[in-house]
Amino acid sequence: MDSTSAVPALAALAHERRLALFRALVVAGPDGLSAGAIAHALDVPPSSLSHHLGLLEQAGLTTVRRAGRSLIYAADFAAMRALIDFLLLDCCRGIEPEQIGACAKGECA
Amino acid sequence: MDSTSAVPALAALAHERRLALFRALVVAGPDGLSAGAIAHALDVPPSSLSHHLGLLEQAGLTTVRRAGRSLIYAADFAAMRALIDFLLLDCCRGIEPEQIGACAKGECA
DNA sequence: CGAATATTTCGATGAATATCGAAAGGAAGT
DNA sequence: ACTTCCTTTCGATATTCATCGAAATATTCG
Repeated sequence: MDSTSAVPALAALAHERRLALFRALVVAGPDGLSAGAIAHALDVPPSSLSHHLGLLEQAGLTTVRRAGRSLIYAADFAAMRALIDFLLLDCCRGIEPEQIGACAKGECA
Repeated sequence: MDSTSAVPALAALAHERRLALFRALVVAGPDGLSAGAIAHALDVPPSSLSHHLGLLEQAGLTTVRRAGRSLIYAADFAAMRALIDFLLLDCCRGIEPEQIGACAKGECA
């Protein structure tokens, strides 16, 4: 993952409602939840919810599949992991502050 | 960290310029960089830069200290780690998709 | 096909954010 | 005190985002 794809993903999560929404999908697991179930659980108007789900999907954090008349949204765990890895490796190097100082001086990888 | 503090932090990073800015601070390490140095390095107008630095600081991702007439900004590594931990523990549980499904069914912690 | 259900798209409005020049606020040096 | 330097705050504009009702689309069932 690079910053071009990390920025939309971060933006998608940088919203109270969407973060709650994504958490609900994580809790639901790979089976996911229908849009209606989410709307009911979080008490969000359908059109608003659709907007948020669209953003999450566009950010690559969720997948959608159709089941009958329902659309099932599920968290994309690999994508989430990739985002976290990006933050760890590209932003914080997965190391402690002291070591980062050393890296900045070219004393480590 | 809870969602109340995670959202502003995510929002602060969810911007191409600010992400680059934060990365520069990470590379610089605990010593940080002066606002002027950053403005020069990233070629951002002072007033714009100040705006972005303010957001990062308000999100708790950076610290500021004064050194002479310069203001030195530094990445707050503990805060960044807290954010990543929040994403891991509160969003993805630090586990794999299959296990998350089990958690959703109450079969794990 | 027609009715019912589930969700999205459209459209309009208000709020928040990004941008950056110009002016103002502090700190250091003379 | 005056000037210089560094940075922020102000102010104005343009863009993007959030919200949600109403209408449109897709699917199933009778």
